[in-house]
Amino acid sequence: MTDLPKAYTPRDVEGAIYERWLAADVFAPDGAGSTADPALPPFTITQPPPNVTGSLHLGHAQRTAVEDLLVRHARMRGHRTLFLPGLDHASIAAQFVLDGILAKEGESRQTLGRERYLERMRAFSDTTRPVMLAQQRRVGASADWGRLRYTMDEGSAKAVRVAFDRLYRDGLAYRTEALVNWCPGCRTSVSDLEVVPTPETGTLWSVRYHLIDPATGQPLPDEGIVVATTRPETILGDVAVAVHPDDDRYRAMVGRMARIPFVERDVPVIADEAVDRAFGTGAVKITPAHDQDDYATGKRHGLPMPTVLADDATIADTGTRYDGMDRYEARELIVAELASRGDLVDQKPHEMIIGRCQRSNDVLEPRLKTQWFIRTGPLAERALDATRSGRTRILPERFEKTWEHWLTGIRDWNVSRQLWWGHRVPAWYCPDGHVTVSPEEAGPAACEVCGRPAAELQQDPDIFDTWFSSGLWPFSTLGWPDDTADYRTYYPTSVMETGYDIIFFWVARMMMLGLHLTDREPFHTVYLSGLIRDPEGQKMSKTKGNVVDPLAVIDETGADALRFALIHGAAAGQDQRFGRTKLENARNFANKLWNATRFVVGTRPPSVAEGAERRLPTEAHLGPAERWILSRASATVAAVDAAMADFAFGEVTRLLYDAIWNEFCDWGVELAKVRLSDETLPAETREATWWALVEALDTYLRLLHPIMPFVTEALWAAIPHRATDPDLLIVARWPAPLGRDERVEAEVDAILDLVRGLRNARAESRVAAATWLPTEVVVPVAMGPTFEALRPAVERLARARPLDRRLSREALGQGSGTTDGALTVIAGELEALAHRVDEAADGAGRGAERARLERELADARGWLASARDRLANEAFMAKAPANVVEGARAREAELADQVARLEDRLADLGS
RNA sequence: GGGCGAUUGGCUCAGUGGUUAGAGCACGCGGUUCACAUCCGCGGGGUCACUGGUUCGAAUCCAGUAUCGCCCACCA
Repeated sequence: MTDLPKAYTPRDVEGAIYERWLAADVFAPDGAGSTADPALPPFTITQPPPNVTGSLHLGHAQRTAVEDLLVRHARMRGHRTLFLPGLDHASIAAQFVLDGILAKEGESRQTLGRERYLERMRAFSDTTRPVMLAQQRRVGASADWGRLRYTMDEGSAKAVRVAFDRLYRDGLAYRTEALVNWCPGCRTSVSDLEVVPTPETGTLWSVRYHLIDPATGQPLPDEGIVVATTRPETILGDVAVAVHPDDDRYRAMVGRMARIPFVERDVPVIADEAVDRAFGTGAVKITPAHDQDDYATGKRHGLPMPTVLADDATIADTGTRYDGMDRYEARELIVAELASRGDLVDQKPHEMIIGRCQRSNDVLEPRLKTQWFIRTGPLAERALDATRSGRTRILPERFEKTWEHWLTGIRDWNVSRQLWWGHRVPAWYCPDGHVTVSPEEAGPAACEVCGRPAAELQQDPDIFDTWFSSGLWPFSTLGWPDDTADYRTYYPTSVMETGYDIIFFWVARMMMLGLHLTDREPFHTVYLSGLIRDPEGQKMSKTKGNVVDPLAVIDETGADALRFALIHGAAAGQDQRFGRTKLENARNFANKLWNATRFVVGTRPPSVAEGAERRLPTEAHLGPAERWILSRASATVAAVDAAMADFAFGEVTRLLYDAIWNEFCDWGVELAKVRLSDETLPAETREATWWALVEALDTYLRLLHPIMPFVTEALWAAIPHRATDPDLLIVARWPAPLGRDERVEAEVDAILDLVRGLRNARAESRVAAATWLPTEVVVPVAMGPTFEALRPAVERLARARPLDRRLSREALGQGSGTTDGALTVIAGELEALAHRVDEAADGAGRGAERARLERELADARGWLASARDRLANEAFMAKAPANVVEGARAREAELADQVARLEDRLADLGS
């Protein structure tokens, strides 16, 4: 036992506790301080490694809080638990951040060059890494820091090479020229998931292409075909005009040639079913290298595919004066030129969806590029099978629909990026264009097609999409591809926790890659958290300026309060608004727990030695209050277990908040005070009361530990332990229910209801808080012993003294000679009469009491009427289950009794 | 265009068929009782978005409507 300071100051508590955990080596599943039962299966969590470059925000804190909650819960249940911490190199996101920093220095990727740029990146991430890890520690992550991994470390690098090699050998990775999403700002291709469809108002221009006179080969001034386009600059890449084969307007033109302006190219008018006759003019210009639909059309018709945009989205290789111009500048000039030629037939505003880059917000251009792709079809099949068969379950379940839909319609994954920060694609090309993929760090010894030596081979300059290495995370971090002890023990992982916003980016990729490469589902349960929003419901973002720094919150209210507040509002897949009132509520709760523990520690009976071993109170010395406290703690254990099994973490916090504050503190401690301070009681009795408090408190601290680890650890150190307990709560055992005592719960609850009723009557009648009212109470014989045991508590809690017990209602009022102005309280089977002594029991007091009782009577009559209606309903009596009918009957009887008693009392009061 | 979610007291949210729908915050009244004013006691406040249906019984199940939000989607 240690002393507790009077005031709860999270800062002092938390730092010291984390150091103790580290020193005791309890985080690692195989650490010296572990108390795990090796016979139980291990528990492994898969957590999303945060991006190295960012600082942590509340979303990360939420991730960590939920993961750590799961881990601590499993650890206390005796499982070896692995919470493997990590960081992600975040390729494109990191480059975006670094480019911003470089720009301020007047530098850029281009001015530095690849090597120096990467050096800068490493130096930069070296500064952010320790900051981010420290942030996770402040939140309280009980992660195994000795197993810290990074997606750019050698283990990850090897996993990436081997994984890609395997996919290539298995025909699931291929290199081809295809239309990709090109970001001119980032100068790289991005995957379909990184395209943000953005509604915008553009312009739909209608442009006339002149048809060619077959006789002369020259364009006809008066004969043309009008096409509609939103991107006139792509005219320079047009290779055909398409119309619907059944479109009578154009039937005659199919097969003729049209002249593309500026490039002065003659292209065919072709017929294709894909054309929508109703849109625009019904004639479509075909630019296969810069449009998805046109690319498909071009393929079908075997058309050439000239590219007209450079990497920076300037016009290139068209042989026109527009070469070198920015795409939008060229657009403007082209429109103007068409207008001056008289070939701009129409222009009107047009609502459309434009693809922008998730990272830089640039308008993306479809471009024909040679890229590496992952063939996702077969991988997706297995991922779908995993969830359909139930081998992996997704929580909340509704996300399985989303999962199904995305994986069913999935397109191949463009995994190569024209960036520098990341894992280099392990493919080498020989001068003849042969491809050799190798899992070896040094690359292949020779071209596997023609045998040219390594010296003549060139490695692909591209790197992988950052999600390719993240997709290997659950197993690459455990040693895969090597058959390590960790991999054998902790893979597949138990629970994968992340925000639902990266279900496709990350979860689906881990599942697809994991199944193919390890032949196992990488996790049994996918728990998708909701997102944290600001108090107005807005998504938190740096540009909106509403980002909350978790460290600032922790400094102010403590990590425990932050964790409790975040978990309090947590339901799978449900976003939550987060603001200071939730934090304050959580901080107050921690403070309440602190003070309740201080009370318990401070009221140790003198007959109990300091440092005595914790023991259950002797049965014979337990009063109803003590039995009630222990029974309620037991009920809470069962309820928390049920909620944990459902992953209903918000429910767990609510259960514990209610149990600790509204039951244990408000009633348990208050009832105990009476016995603890009663010098007339035997020492054994007072000890029993104290031990009951200690036992319940011990249970609550254990139950709350996964949510508020610091304060519970600190408080637990101050209460007595059993000899079998470890030194630290973090490795102590999760509580088992002690057993309920339903009868005691019911009887004590009834007496507490009476206390509430007396308080209520006093408050409504404006009895001064300090006033003691002589009170008579009628208690059924069966409850006699319980009442007698609690009599001193009722006196004190209801300020009812002297408190005289009567055997029947008829006997009420005999002691005082008058019942005028007395307060009547009917609480279930109990009834009390509290005599006003603070004021003259005159007509005014009587009138007020009469009005109060009439209100109660009116309410009771209303409820009685509805209860009787139900019982009079034949259909209800015939069809409702017996227990429900029984309950309704009991209810009716109770209400009828209550009404009768109120009527009697009102009659007594006279008019 | 498809799919999903939300809609419960002033605010933020629990509550998925069974008595009289709960909590925190806010609000009102009263409190220097020796754990806690980051507190204690008491109270006011909701036709559970709307319409219809199923049922003995609906905040809860079904259908539709409305509003807000999210995801997916290659129409120039």
